[in-house]
Amino acid sequence: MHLQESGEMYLETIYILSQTSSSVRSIDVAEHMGYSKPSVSRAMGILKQAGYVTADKDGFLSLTETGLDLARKIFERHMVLTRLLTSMGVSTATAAEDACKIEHVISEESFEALKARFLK
Amino acid sequence: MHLQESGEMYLETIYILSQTSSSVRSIDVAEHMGYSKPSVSRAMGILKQAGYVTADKDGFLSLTETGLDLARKIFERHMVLTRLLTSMGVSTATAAEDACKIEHVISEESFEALKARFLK
DNA sequence: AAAACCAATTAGCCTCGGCTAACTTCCCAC
DNA sequence: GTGGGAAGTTAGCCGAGGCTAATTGGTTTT
Repeated sequence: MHLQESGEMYLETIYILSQTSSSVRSIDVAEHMGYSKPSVSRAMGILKQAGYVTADKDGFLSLTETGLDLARKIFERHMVLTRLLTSMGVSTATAAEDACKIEHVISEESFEALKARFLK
Repeated sequence: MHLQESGEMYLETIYILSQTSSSVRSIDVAEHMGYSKPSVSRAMGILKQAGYVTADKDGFLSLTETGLDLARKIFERHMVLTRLLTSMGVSTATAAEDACKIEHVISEESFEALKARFLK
């Protein structure tokens, strides 16, 4: 099953939140992304069914193996693209915004080429 | 009125087709993009109403001043991004594909920074 | 003139991914 | 044990942007 851009954003958000917090709930994801609770609830349902996320009885979210792989991949793209753009003089805010869009649409091949070129 | 990614693609397609053909109809756009006639018909309606496109009595499409400006802007991004990626070793097909996605989401600021850095 | 064809449009369906309203749980405080 | 708040879910709306089927309208062909 292939994940849409929105699904990738949810995984990335869970990953980021889990870096600084021991437990991540749907509500934390909603607040971080600025989305409503039902939007996150439905998205989590889809991600669980697709095998990217699990939730324990208290609603604490975890990424599965594949979910974590994907989240890390997207997050790495985010960091690399942001650094690449800021290193070229783009403002921090714009670089982060653009990285967030590009990270979901760029191919593996192009990303690796950019990364190799700029960040050795 | 702000245009979505899909609207930008339609304008770019009309622009590209008009470079090699004296007249561009909806059906030409549909064939070039691989979309159905009704999809293009509706999109043209939106673009006309938004003031980006006009059609004469025979259905031949033209870009307005603002439509042309936007189409040229997107097309330039397409070319620059494609060249940038291919110059880094990315295959032609992948470079074109990725350029086509990135061209719609990248900010002016980031694009100009990339362009200045790579293509002097 | 009738038939065939082609371009365009209309009507209406579908998915994605937001939203609000309203309900359920559960837990905690009084 | 009753009231209130917090989290999650259910139901259903909406816009964007694809689609097919069917209609219209103008040409062209026979």
